[in-house]
Amino acid sequence: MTARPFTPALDILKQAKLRPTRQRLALTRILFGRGHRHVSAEQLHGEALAANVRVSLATVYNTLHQLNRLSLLREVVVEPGRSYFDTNMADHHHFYFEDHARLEDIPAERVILSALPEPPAGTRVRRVDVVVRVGSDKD
Amino acid sequence: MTARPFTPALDILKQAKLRPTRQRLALTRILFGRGHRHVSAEQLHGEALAANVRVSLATVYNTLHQLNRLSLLREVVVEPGRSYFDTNMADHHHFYFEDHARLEDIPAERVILSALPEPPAGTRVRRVDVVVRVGSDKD
DNA sequence: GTGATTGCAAATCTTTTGCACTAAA
DNA sequence: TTTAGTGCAAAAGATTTGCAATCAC
Repeated sequence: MTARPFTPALDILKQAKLRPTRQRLALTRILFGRGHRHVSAEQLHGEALAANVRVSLATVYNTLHQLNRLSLLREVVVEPGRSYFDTNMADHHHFYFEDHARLEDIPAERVILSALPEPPAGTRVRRVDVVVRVGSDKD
Repeated sequence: MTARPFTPALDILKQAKLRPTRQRLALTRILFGRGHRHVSAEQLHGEALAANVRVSLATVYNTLHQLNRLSLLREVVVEPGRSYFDTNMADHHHFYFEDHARLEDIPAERVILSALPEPPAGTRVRRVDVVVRVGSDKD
């Protein structure tokens, strides 16, 4: 039993055809090593440094954008001036805690969109984002 | 007939208890004078200057945030690094044209959310945003 | 008058870029 | 080797801030 629950970072990068450099390996491990995450670039950079991995912020951005482009990650925009990157690529939505600037997944099946408009002529739907913005009870 | 279709800027500001300064009057007129708008701060500033209204960008931001706080406006975040302000406060949603960085309203009745999760304990739902991201057909 | 509002310029914050250096294949 | 990847520091954008000057009441 006890099969390895996550794809090793090396395999992820190989499949993505990205060179498994020391930095990318470390970042990939942090991102995909332990369940799903919502991180900002700054956060990820901080975690890497905390784990004694020397990486520049520029490389963190490069890596995040590469993973995003390859659909291993998705960028979630809920706040002006800061992006979050979500490692959960399954169809799902988000709670956004405005008071704490924190995201939390809502499984796809808990949101039922029983009607959506046709996309305007010449366009197709790339994604439908549902963000449930929540805040403290008392105000 | 031909009743005035929009609330005059002066009345809007009075109701909001904001001093009707020259700048605020002009911005309010641009924002609410002719149907609903989706504008960035930079855009609004440009339109004001084009209309020969001397306003600083700082004042544009001040005013937008004041109107947002007073619920005369709502900030829509769909893209990292730029905010849009939507003068339509009716319940509705948005198309976002990724290729043109443009927003378009979707009337509330065209999106049916027939299931939504309970907000986590201690929180209440402030808003539910649905963004349908569309792009060109051909790619 | 006097307190709110404004403008300006500087500061801040996130993200991007240019380019010389380093490392994977 | 050869070319992708990295780090650094500078640049770019959007937004915010501090404070003296100005305006509405």
